[in-house]
Amino acid sequence: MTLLVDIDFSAESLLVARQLIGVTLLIDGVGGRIVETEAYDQADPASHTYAGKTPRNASMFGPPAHAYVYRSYGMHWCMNFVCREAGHGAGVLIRALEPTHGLERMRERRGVEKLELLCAGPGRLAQALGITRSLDGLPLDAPPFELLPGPAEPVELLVGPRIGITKAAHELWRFGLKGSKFLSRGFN
DNA sequence: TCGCCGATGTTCT
DNA sequence: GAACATCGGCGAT
Repeated sequence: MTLLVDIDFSAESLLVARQLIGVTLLIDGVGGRIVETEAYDQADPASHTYAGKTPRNASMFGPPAHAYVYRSYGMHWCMNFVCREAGHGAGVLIRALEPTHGLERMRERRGVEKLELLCAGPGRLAQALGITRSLDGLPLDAPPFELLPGPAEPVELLVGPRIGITKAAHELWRFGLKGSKFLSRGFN
């Protein structure tokens, strides 16, 4: 059992996105503390699931606490954690984390030395952790995944509009860890 | 430091 | 044929 986090993934994505900040995500022992997330839901025009189930987004309509991995702009991978009950098409995009485990492995994969650039952005994070379509649909409570709880005391959150979308661009569904140097971009 | 732009493949109209 | 939940390099400030 590697899902050691007290998070109810059957809750709505907005709630899960907030609770994931501060949680440690490892894949084959490589990763770090999640510092930035975004929430998506089927009722949300910016979501891949807005128009219904397709082969690409099928895992978003599957059971919660599973991974949804898709190709972005033809050359990057991005990962979501599926939320709510099966069939709801909701999830949380993992946008950035603070590297803590397997730093040299991440540097090899990224071809970058600077710690602040290893996992700052969904595409970079996926490259650093070796995330590809092979993880799409896999459960988060079994290897290669490992989720470890963050600090006991609540963390201070930043809130802002999601990045890189054109629809529902005003919704404040992006969350970050206040004071982190590892965000993909600043909050205003 | 900021902003523009091309790369590149899948999905959907 | 267009859009796209991105990134890195380039040139201008």
